[in-house]
Amino acid sequence: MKLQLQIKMNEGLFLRNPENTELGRNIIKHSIQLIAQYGFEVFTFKKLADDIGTTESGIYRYFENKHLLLIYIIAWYWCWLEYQIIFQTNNIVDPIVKLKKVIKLLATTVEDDESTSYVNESLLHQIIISEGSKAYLTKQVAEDNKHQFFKPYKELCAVVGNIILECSPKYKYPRSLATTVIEMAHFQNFFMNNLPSLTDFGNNKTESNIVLFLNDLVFSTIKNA
Amino acid sequence: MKLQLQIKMNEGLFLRNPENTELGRNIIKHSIQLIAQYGFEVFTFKKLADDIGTTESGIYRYFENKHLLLIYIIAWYWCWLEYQIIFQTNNIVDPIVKLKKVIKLLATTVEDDESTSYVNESLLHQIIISEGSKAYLTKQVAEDNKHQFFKPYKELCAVVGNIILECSPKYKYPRSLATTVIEMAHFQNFFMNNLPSLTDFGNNKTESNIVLFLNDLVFSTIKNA
DNA sequence: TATAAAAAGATAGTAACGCTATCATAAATA
DNA sequence: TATTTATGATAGCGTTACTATCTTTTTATA
Repeated sequence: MKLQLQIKMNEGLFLRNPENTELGRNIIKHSIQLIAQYGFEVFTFKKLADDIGTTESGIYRYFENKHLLLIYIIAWYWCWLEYQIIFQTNNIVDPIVKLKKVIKLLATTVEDDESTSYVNESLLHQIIISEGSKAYLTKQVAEDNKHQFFKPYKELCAVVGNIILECSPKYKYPRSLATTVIEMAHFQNFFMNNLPSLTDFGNNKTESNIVLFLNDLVFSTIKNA
Repeated sequence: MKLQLQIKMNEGLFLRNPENTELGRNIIKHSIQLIAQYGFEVFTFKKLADDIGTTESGIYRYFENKHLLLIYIIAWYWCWLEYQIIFQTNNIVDPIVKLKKVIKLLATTVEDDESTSYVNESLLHQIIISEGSKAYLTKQVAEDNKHQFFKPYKELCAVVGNIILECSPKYKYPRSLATTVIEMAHFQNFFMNNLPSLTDFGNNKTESNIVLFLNDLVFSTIKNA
């Protein structure tokens, strides 16, 4: 038996559900490859169409524009990651052990998940690091937020925030600390690999150092509450 | 007597120094206004030219493209902020008091500085919050870094990191903590105003709450070292 | 199996964007 | 006064971000 993981996405993100057709799944698969390769600014629907072997109009039948496509794949990742976190921390009683596990999941490169055939989670993780914040750092953030496009991200933050509260019920900033950990898990990774003097991991560029830094940050902070 | 603050910018950022001419200063002034108004993606050299009352070719004589213009104004801000920090923490002996002052400067909206006639620091601060990370979150980051375009940001981080070390010489991650504070000073502000459920400041949207959060974060962490 | 409905392919077109080039004119300087 | 230097004006070109239309193929269903 082989389980297929299905993630229910916000319908406002697409015109036609890409999960239901071969072309749709190709759009997701190839856009992840191309955005990881070129970066979001250089990525275009024309390039995507050529890469798939279809035409621009084919893409436009699924996604209104590349910004919504970016939000789609990023939202997908947050959903998938939340599921990973729930799954992998299930049955862990000690909230501190749980929180450590979460930090590790946030800050460590994922391998490709076999149960999602057309999504390469490893590439997606790279996209989250370099392009993740571009999903919301726009003037349309209020509009996009009304459509609930950021719900998966918010839910993930809520999950992390709640584990923080379990560890330290009196701590006053569980949500802000959650977003800090999530964002820094990615920013420190980007800095380490691209602007290493902004970090303390220049000599030994390993993700485990980021995990150590975040663990120290989080547990010092909540211990103090 | 009136002092004029002059900031020496990296010459690789421009083709012709915008500080030296009326048109150049107008480019800086109006680009700050337009980027703050439209957001960087929607901002174009055509709109900038129309706003100033010149032509596109006029702009291109100063800046190769809008990305370099963005890096220019952001780098300018980091230089200006570093100066503010050095100036305002001068003669403070206690490094803890110094660090608190720095956090406040990082997380608090600045008023327009009269000694820089064509730069509106308050608008620029808004741009840093929404567009700041777009300067380096690109595929050309290595190339741009070779040209030292991020030196002002790195220097600011170094200054903050050194004050952290003064407070706690044994703390292992002064640079990563510095970037965390700087980035979070802006991200928590963006979240508070646009996606408030990601923060703990939803009810009372004031910057002073962000300062409290960051103070707690930093001092808990370094106390623990 | 015939038939209509849905999806995909093919092609065209348009306004805006990103950028380069050229030539004329005005202002500053030698 | 001659000559750089900066600006203005206009044109042009390939690409991007779409929209529209029409045909062909695939799929569902009567």
